Amino acid sequence: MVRAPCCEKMGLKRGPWTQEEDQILITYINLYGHDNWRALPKQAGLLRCGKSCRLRWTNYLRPDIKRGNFSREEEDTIIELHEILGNRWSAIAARLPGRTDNEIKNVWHTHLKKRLKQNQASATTPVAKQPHSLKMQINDHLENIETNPITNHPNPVKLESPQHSSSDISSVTTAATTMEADDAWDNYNFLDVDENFLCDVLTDHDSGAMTSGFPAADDHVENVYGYSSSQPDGNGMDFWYHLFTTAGGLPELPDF
DNA sequence: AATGTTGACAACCGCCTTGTT
DNA sequence: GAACAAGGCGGTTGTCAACAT
Repeated sequence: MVRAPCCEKMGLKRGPWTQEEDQILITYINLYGHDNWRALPKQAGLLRCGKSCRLRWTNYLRPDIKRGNFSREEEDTIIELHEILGNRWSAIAARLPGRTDNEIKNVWHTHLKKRLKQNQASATTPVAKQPHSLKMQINDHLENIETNPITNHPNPVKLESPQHSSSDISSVTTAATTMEADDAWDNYNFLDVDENFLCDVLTDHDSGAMTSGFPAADDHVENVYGYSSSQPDGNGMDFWYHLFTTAGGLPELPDF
């Protein structure tokens, strides 16, 4: 595959944006939207490449961006999510309304890494060890699956209703009562669910994708585990319901 | 006051993924 | 299925202001 150049550098401006350029971009997007970033600068009369316009808009000019310093709560959230998600800045940003991945990345490198080091040096209840740590909750959750013979069920939960909503899942607090082996799931090993995968699930859950069949996580299941999450009854919710119910319910999520 | 250093953050680069033809 | 275009993402760099010497 031949990569197209990121931008045609000849004659195009780089570096910091001027107020005038910002205004042109804002006005254009407000009028016509941004269906085609590559064509946008030409149509708007900007001497920038489409990529530069997109970044400027998404990282700075978007009306829903929250400017200003990060609150302590936001910083704590970033630290927790980083424990789980690693450098997946966009995934972290998805949980912080009004904050961009770029902004979070910068805050991480300039503030939070330093703060973590200080915490570790002082050895006083570092954030990673706080009781509400999501990572700890997930670990507890997985340990529970391994150690609890009641919830460590090799077979999926068979739900009484074929239709499950996101509220079904979020309201699960105990193991399902009815379990039934299903050939389609016989080889499924729940313990194979790794942390990253679970994080994907949680991310999807939080972003509302729960109700649309978890497309990204569905693919993950199919690729990694060889199962279509639509099995056995064609409803993608089953896999997730199974995931949560066999584990005894979702850990309580922190209030992001 | 001049110079050097550091921190913050905007912007860019290049790779990867996805959608289209 | 291959080729390509475009968007998304994470890593990195460039710039500038604040602070220290």
